[in-house]
Amino acid sequence: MTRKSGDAGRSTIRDVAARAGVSASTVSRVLGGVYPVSAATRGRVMRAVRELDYVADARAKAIAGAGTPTLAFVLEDITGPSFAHMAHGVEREATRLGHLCLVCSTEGDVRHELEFVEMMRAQRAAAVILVGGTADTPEYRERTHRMADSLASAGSRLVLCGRPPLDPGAPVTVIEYDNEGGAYTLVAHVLAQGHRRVLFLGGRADHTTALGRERGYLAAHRARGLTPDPSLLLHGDFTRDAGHRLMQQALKDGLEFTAVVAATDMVAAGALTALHEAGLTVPGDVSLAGYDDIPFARDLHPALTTVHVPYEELGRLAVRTALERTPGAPDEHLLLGTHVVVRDSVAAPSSPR
Amino acid sequence: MTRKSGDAGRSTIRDVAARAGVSASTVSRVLGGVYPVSAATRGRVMRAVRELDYVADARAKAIAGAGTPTLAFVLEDITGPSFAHMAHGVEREATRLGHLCLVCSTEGDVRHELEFVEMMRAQRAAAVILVGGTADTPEYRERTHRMADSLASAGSRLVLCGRPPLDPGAPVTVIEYDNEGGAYTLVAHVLAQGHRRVLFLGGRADHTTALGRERGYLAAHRARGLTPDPSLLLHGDFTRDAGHRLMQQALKDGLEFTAVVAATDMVAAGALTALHEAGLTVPGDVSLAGYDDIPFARDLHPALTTVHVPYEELGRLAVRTALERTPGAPDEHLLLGTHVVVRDSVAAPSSPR
DNA sequence: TCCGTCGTGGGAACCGGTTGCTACGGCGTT
DNA sequence: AACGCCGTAGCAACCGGTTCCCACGACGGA
Repeated sequence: MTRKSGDAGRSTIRDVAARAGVSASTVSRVLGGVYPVSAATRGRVMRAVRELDYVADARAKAIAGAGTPTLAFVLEDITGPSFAHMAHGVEREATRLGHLCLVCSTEGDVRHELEFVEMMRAQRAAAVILVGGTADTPEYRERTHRMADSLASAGSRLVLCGRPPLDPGAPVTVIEYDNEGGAYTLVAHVLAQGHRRVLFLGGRADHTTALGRERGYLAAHRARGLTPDPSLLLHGDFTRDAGHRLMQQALKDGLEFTAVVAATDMVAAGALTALHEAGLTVPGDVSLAGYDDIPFARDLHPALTTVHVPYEELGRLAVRTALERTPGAPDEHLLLGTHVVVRDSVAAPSSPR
Repeated sequence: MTRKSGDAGRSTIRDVAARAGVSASTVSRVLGGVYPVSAATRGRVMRAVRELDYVADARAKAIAGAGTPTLAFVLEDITGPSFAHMAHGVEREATRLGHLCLVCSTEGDVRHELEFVEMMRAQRAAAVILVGGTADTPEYRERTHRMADSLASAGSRLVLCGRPPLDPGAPVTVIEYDNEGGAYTLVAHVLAQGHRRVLFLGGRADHTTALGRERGYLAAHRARGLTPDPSLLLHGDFTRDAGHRLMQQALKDGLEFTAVVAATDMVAAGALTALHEAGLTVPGDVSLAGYDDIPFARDLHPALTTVHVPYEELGRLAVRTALERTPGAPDEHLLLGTHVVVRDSVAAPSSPR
């Protein structure tokens, strides 16, 4: 309980050994746990450890064999609520499994992503989890396949979380959630209310998450024998500002619609504000739906009808499947389901605008 | 560009050396950069590196001298928007300075906090950043002081970010933002509108962040010669659910008030919904204000008047001051300012309820 | 009493790098 | 032609641990 002071710099195992009058190996064994050491020796060693406030260097441990394994988490921006929830799931599960958790933000830059993966390989991370959609180009597949091989040959593992799968053969674990299915059900719900002109506030045109949701939007229309007006598909990014701006623009352009489906709750939030600013009521004048079911969705006014995505579960699953995987096992590809949660922002259209 | 395959396991520097027909030291020098090596040798080594897809083990590097420094970030829950923004700032600045960034969630458990700090000491992290308020007990100061000493003697540094400072003498860097001042200004603004019974939806009773804001609330009243009704001070935690529950309870209990100040935007969001559910309009029937200025505050309806806290800046500053600190320098204690951002949720009281 | 065994602790090699010191070969100079 | 210097590469020690293998002392059984 007494606070020791004046230990100049970190002390090594040999310092402890010297102070306890034993050899370094003995200290290692006392600290290691299972090797038989007499009570007297153990006592002396423990006292020296306490007096020196000694902690074994984790890096040295790691190099010599038994080290704290790490695991890395690469995402675009921890600030997005859905990313944050995934990160939370990852972190919880990782520490539960005794892993440390490195986090890297790419800020959407592919070069950063590459750099980070290389770093993680150097760190001998047990797994690298890449999070969030991207543009699904051949270049992406090639590059990511290389990462996967590179990581695999180093005994690590690449996990794609909410990101498009690679060509078969790549040593990757893929965990996706059903963007298309969720959007399909959501839009079907909106159409079932009688809406026929549904504005879609999407993400960047090549972004797989956005694309998946857009496909669901389209499919739901087709299932009803409807062909949506292409001019009702707008593209921005996944921020609330984008939603706000897009909505303002749509209103200014005099687009006709009775409902709005946003690719993201964040986008929906911005759109909602723009709607309010224009003096429109929701769902009286126009219905609105989001996607993600972030906690805030309930507190928008009206409470937002949206699609629930089990983000935290997703994160947990990502680390679990990656870490508990037996080396020879076939590559896994999980697809998590979503469900729409109906709240107050979608209603039958009143009168066409 | 060709993808090599079948490298069984990670390769060592000696493997590379063997393949290039040189010694390990030469490989190290080629990779290290500055030591003079002939072009021919360098070429052979680089080719071997490429063929083996070799990356030096960062842990071994670290132990031998030049390693990638890490920095740790300990918070309660990455899911909270303000935490997430701090985390973002920390991460950005850390990678800008060439550091890796470990993140640990304590889930509010002090034992976890201690464990994590110990781990970080083992990792020889360059700095450990503790984020977010806690109960400011003597036990807290004692415990944290010990951490600080422990870290300092290991050449690392403890940073307290939005957390109460320690007794002078503890080797700590403290970065706070002005909870009391912000709340003071905010509540003064509310009072200036004519409100006299202002409900305060606070955090846990001993939580320093909550307490600071509560002090500001109180001080603003005193400055006007008012003494607030103690029954108007409610306590929960910083979640939207707490805000929702507290507000419902207050309404059910028939508490009289014309304005509500929430300790957090999240809490305000929950409270707003409860208000709406009770058929009350904001700010017509009751005014509402929050704290934090999370992006969503703008999209509540009405847009939330709140206090802006430069969270990201806070995170960046934390790592910068910790990392760029010269060892002998005096301990720093920064206090960042806040400012209230006036939106639509606060107005003059119409009629007393 | 002698010997085998068990319980304990130490020595040294090793993990995968870095780096100080040294050795060697080729070149220019006197 | 011999000397010396410089550029380059290798050896070996070291970073801070772990762990294999062996030695030593005490104890118990024959």
